[in-house]
Amino acid sequence: MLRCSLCNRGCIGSLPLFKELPPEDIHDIEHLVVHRTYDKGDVVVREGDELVGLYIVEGGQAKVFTHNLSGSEYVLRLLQVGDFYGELSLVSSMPASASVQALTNLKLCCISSHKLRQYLLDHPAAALSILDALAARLRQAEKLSEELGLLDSRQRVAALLLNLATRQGRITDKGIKLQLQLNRDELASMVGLRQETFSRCLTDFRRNNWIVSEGHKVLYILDEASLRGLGRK
Amino acid sequence: MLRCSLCNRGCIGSLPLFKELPPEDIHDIEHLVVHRTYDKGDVVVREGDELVGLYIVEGGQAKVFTHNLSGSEYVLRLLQVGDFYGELSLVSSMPASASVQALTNLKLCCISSHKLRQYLLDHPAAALSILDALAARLRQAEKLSEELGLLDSRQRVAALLLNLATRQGRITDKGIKLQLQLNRDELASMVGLRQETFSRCLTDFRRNNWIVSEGHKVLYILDEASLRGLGRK
DNA sequence: AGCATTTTATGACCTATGTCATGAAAATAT
DNA sequence: ATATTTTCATGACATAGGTCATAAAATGCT
Repeated sequence: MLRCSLCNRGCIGSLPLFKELPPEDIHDIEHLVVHRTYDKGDVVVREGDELVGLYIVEGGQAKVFTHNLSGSEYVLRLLQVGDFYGELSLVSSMPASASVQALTNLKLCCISSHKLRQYLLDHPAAALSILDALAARLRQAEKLSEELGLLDSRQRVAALLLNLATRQGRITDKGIKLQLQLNRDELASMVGLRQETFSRCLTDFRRNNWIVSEGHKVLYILDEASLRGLGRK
Repeated sequence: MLRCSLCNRGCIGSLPLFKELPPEDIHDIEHLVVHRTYDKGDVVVREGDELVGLYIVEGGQAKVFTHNLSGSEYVLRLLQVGDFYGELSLVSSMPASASVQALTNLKLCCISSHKLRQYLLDHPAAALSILDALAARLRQAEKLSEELGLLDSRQRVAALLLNLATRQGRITDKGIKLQLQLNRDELASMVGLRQETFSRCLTDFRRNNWIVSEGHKVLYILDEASLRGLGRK
């Protein structure tokens, strides 16, 4: 966990959260942030910690998760470049409701709630950017609840794969390539299923030639349309 | 659906969303809003409609819901005094992802996205208020997904009752009184269950003397601790 | 008040998904 | 490369919750 030595300029401007801002605003905010790097596996935030600011991912991936009472892990979401985590309730700081762990080497940029609050008061356009990003996340969270309430296991697995595909899929000649950073257990927890059920769904998709695996961590989507079709019947 | 004739001043200042604002800001925003009243059952927003602004509840209750493919209703959330809908329209006008229907006589205050956006640029403190409110909703939405993923039916029903209790319960000598505005089907959909399962859970709670019903629409929570305890084992 | 309609409760049954156990495959360490 | 560990897949089985049918209770209407 070090001060970021690489990033002495320009990184903030590349984040979706701030990319609409005029250059002078970006310059201002760069003075407020602290850059940190983490190694794969490092715990960034532990559930219950007092959260003092906002973390924005500049590079790498992380998972946000909690533990249920019987100890098993529940992955709430993945953080990728441009995603953020932390205390947006700029009013009172609250204990973190989930932990964050680096899935790869990770570069974060951190802003204390206090400084961010002041900054947003002075730069209303930035506040609107964040508002937009929050609204988008909210919609996504509500969509997930809807899915968990309405869809069966195959539909949920399909929805998750498609979601991962849009967020991190790379189009190759073999199909849409997903480089998975989570194991089956963690992926299953994201859609409220058990590893075994998740695994059976993947097997089913494989038999249909909708997907194909390459080892445990790489998966190609061959037939996006069929996966998408599952959600609609 | 009429212009609000009652409300010629002061209503905005009473909304949580704006209550932190200095009086002159409140005065400014009151010029931007249009007040509307609806009767019980009126549809305020239909899924797919172009959303043109933000709706804030000044009085009454409404439900936000979608339909799944087999036509059954899924209630995403309840709107009560101070709650709002349409935050996504702040970005760009988008088709509504859910419908909104009045559960009681309803009073809304509506602000067009365009005007609100301009207003927020001029009044950054208001933008921060909205940011806080959105952050709170996001936490709630994530908590719901977690619950749907981890809890069994009794735990989910208990969680829903407790949630309703904090939002709209009135403490009486008989217990915490819940005046339900939704039927079992709609309540069940909120936690991803079927009416029958929901009903069986209530029966179970009744047998344990944790709750008691008075007709279909009134319910008293007698033993909050036991309901709360369900979620933790 | 009385009748019709809607909502809720409950039994019987069924199925999807969870649970447990095990072997195979892949990943990781030596 | 080989050994060790972890992850994944799959069968057998159990069960929570869904489905369907029906009756009772509330609610609403005239």
